[in-house]
Amino acid sequence: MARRYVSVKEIAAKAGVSFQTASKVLNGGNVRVSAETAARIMAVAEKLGYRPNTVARSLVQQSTSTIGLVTGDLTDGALSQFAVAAERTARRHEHAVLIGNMAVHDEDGTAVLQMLIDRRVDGIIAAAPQLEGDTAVADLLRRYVPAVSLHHVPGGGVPLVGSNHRDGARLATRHLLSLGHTRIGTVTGPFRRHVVRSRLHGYEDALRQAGIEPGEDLAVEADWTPGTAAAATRLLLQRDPEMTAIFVHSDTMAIGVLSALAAAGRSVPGDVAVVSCDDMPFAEYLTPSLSSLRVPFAQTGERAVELLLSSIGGQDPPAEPVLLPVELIVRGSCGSPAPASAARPLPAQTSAPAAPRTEDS
Amino acid sequence: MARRYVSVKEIAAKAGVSFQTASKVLNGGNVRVSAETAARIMAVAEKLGYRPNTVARSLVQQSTSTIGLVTGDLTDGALSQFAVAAERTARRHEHAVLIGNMAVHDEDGTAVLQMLIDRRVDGIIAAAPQLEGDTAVADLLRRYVPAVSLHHVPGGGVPLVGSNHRDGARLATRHLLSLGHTRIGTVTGPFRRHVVRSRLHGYEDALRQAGIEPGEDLAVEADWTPGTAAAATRLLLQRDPEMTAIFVHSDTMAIGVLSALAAAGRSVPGDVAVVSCDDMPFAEYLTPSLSSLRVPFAQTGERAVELLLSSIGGQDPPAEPVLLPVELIVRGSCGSPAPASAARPLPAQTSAPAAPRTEDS
DNA sequence: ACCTTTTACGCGAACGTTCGTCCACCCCTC
DNA sequence: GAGGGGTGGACGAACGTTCGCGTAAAAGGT
Repeated sequence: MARRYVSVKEIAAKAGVSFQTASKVLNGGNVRVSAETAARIMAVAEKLGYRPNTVARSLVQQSTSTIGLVTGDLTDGALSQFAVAAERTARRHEHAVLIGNMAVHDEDGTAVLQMLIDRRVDGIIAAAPQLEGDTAVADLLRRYVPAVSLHHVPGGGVPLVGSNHRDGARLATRHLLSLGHTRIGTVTGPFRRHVVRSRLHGYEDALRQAGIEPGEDLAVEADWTPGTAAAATRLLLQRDPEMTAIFVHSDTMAIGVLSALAAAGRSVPGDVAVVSCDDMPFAEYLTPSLSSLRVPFAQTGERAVELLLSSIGGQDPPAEPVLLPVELIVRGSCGSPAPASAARPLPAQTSAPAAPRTEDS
Repeated sequence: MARRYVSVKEIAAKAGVSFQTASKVLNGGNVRVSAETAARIMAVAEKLGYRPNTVARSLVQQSTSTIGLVTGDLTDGALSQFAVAAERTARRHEHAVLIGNMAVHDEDGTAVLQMLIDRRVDGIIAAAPQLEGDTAVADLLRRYVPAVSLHHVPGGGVPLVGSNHRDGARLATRHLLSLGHTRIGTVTGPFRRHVVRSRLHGYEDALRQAGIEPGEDLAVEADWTPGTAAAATRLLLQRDPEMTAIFVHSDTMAIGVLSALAAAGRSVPGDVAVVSCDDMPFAEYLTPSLSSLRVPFAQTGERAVELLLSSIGGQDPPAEPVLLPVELIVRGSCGSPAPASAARPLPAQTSAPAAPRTEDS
């Protein structure tokens, strides 16, 4: 191992030309060289296994062909789907991805971001919801290179990509209402998150449209883990023993919800119907199979990278957030009369007006 | 945005010194400068927000302080735990992580690896089990920079870090045997994977030690997804309706196993006991809560990076694979008489001799 | 007052590229 | 046989650093 890298100078020497000429031949630009010299250079390069040094290239071209990806906990299925798609898309466009993961909550967002900037990434994708309130991070995001964010950035100025969570929640809640439920609880993520508030609004929208005033005690906060979701469920059952449906904000939490319901002796969907969010791959195989809002994480990753790259290329990013539609996947857990895997796309024209931007992403 | 980066030359000019002097002051090396000039330079740098250009630095120092991480599908909870810990550890040691994810199976491993090498990473961590048979990848892994692998590398020469899966499987199977089960099926990952074969060997070890000849038809292959695991479970039930226990190779697959058992009207653990592998965070919250072998993914990531960094630093990597111990977490799904969360560490002295290296990792 | 040592910097070179300009030919052409 | 227009390739410069050595001026010694 540790064999020395071969530089263009070496191959130039062996081919008997100046290194600049070799460089021109090798990067395939418009060269003014005879076919034979070119062939000779190529042959030597081939034989020696020449690979251009991208760091030198980056230095002169003032571009690293690398994007930085700062994420929240990648252990989360949703974020990892996003990251995988983003990396894939970047690579398809000849860009590498430098990753900055913020696993723990007390980690310093600016430090992670600064590390990426110090490495002169061409652009940054922010996918760390925990940073959505951080103004120092927001400043960095605006200051150096083009950026795209998945979450709200205080002060704006950074293009957003996300899903229409308000519409999604409205859709899910409306589905439960259409099944005859009127006492619908919800187990949510942390209230301080935009996505959670968007979903709460959608949930309330649907209830009000059905003439039901949403009770504040029927929305209980959890922290995305099954454990807290189970606790939240117990609290809901205690507050309203007549509750017959739960809208939960993630499939992982739904595992906790199902577990708590089972422990309380409530059958699903017989006693309590459950609809969740995310539609992780395992949702279909839970017992009972879980109805869930499919959030297009992979598409979001793809779009985010494409947006970023075009922004790096000098194009103006969209001023409005790009919101991808979510889709309700109906399965066993909500006890729908149509228990088939009927996917119902969101109707384009919703009666409620489009929600303001800060509420949706 | 897109504010120009400030270089050391600019700050030198403003401070009235040569840029080399400024450089010496700023990188804190042993400088021979007066305290006042140093202070002046620092002040200017501070004011202008100077950040050294790491790509230029990399060029002269022949080191990027970056490691490459090539992974299999990061969407998998196990791999993402590993990756998160690896990135964290790398960052703690002032190294960035360039990621190459191989989401889809037909992706070209050498291309991903070559991309990292072209970017002159200082070392590479391979965590893509799907590449374990790829000799071209193995050659790349050996050739340029230090590497550490999670999976077996054909031809050797790359230090390995992993878990003792054979011991783990033996432990799990033995636990089921101790509960009185004699007809124990297993739902495995793809047979071609080393980890799967190691676990099969451990499973067979335990059965033979108990005087039971493992029946070939009681080991059914799946592909890590709940769907195929459910199918495998149905096949097991059909082959041996008297089967009373299942050892399944991942928690995600266990979801499918539980689902298939429920659909077949078998209660868990009443009719069929289930022990799984991985101990993902959700395992505890499945219904029933899942007994599982805890695999130390995070520790593995940490160790892998530490090993790689010391290897980059010039130290000889260990010739023998580093195998971390697994631990059986007993919960409800195996119907253990001690349903408490009693964790039983693997006894140090196993009657069977240490398994050969290629079987364990 | 001269030589030596120290202090405080400057300076050239190198890392491996890309890019634009410059120049030495060779082949025509009138 | 001098001017003209390609061809084919050399060459200098730049990107932003780090590193080692060179060297003025100031300080110290006899």
